[in-house]
Amino acid sequence: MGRGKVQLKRIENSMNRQVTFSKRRNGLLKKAFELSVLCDAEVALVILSPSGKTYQFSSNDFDTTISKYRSMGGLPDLNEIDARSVESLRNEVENLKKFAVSTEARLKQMCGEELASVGAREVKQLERHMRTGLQRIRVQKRRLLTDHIRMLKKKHKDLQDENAFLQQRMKEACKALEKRQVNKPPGIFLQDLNEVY
Amino acid sequence: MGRGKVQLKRIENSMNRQVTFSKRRNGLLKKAFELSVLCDAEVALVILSPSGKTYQFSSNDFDTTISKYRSMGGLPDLNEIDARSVESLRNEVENLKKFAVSTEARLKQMCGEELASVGAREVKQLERHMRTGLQRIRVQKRRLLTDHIRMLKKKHKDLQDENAFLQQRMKEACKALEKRQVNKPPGIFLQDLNEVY
DNA sequence: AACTATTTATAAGG
DNA sequence: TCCTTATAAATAGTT
Repeated sequence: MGRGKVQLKRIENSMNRQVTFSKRRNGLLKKAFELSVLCDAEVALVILSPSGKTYQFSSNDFDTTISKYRSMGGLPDLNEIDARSVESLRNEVENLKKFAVSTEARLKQMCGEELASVGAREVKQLERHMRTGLQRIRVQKRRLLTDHIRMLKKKHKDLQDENAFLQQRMKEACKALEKRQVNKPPGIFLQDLNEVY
Repeated sequence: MGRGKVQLKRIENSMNRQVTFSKRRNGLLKKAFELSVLCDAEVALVILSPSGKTYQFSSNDFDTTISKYRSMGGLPDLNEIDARSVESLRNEVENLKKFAVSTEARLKQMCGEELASVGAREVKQLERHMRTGLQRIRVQKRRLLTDHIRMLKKKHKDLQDENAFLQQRMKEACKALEKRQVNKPPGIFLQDLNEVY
């Protein structure tokens, strides 16, 4: 439809290609629109120019049409999958929040805060919980303390042993030194000590 | 382009509409194809017939083209939005879980459970927290108790007052009755009482 | 961008 | 759905 027939292949002349793109793009958009109006059809059309511009027509909401197309074509609808996972995440967040709120409230109660709204029965129960908790904590504290003490005692004993050992060695060293000092001139004290060990 | 000009509005005759749809749909698909070839453009086209059939053309991978369109068009990319919201939701879930874990651990510690891994310093601190918590809880308990007692005392006093009042009235009633019983025959006791009140 | 010769699409009818 | 044909519409090449 023009002064000459065109081959169905890429137009090499870039100027021509650009012009033809402009004309045919408008034609295509117009025809898409006409089809949707005349025949009551749903049409979604996207055109991307090689230079990076985008053109679009959709008779109805674009995404809706695409979704419909996907689901009708039996393809897995990406949007729906996303929507579902978003939904489940929201639920999870909801539940976690509830949990966090109740745990935090409990924690605060145990710290003795925000007790105004707590009734007599709950306070009693709470006190009991706290007492048992405190008892157990004290047991653990005692255990840690005794462990620590035992450890210190052991260290103490080890040090005493080492001390005794060292004193013994020291005695021996002094004896050895005394013997030699009789036969040798003085001034080699350190060397003699080194020989002993 | 045909034997008559057509109005740009829905073709009412359903037979005609069907035929026109078939023709124009093919024309549109053909032109979309031609545009993509001649001008090296990326084209994605979806047509949904009112009767539920789907027709599609895309010069390249359909989803790729749609994604490109979304990102290039600067339009809100639904997929990206979804991805972002999914990402942030995941983060939120992550944080909430961490929070829940730490709060729960704290709570268990305060109940005296799972103390094995807790060090001496922490146990000491924990005990202190528990003591202050317990103290406050006991304060609250005492307050509730005194409130309760005060309330009971007030009720008691109210009852005493009412009682006194009733006794007074009773006395008066009896006196009134005695006076009348001198002048009247017996047997109308209840009626007399009613008269008094 | 406007023009126009020509091709192409398609409405109407079978 | 396809064929035919008259005609409307689109557009290639030109200005």
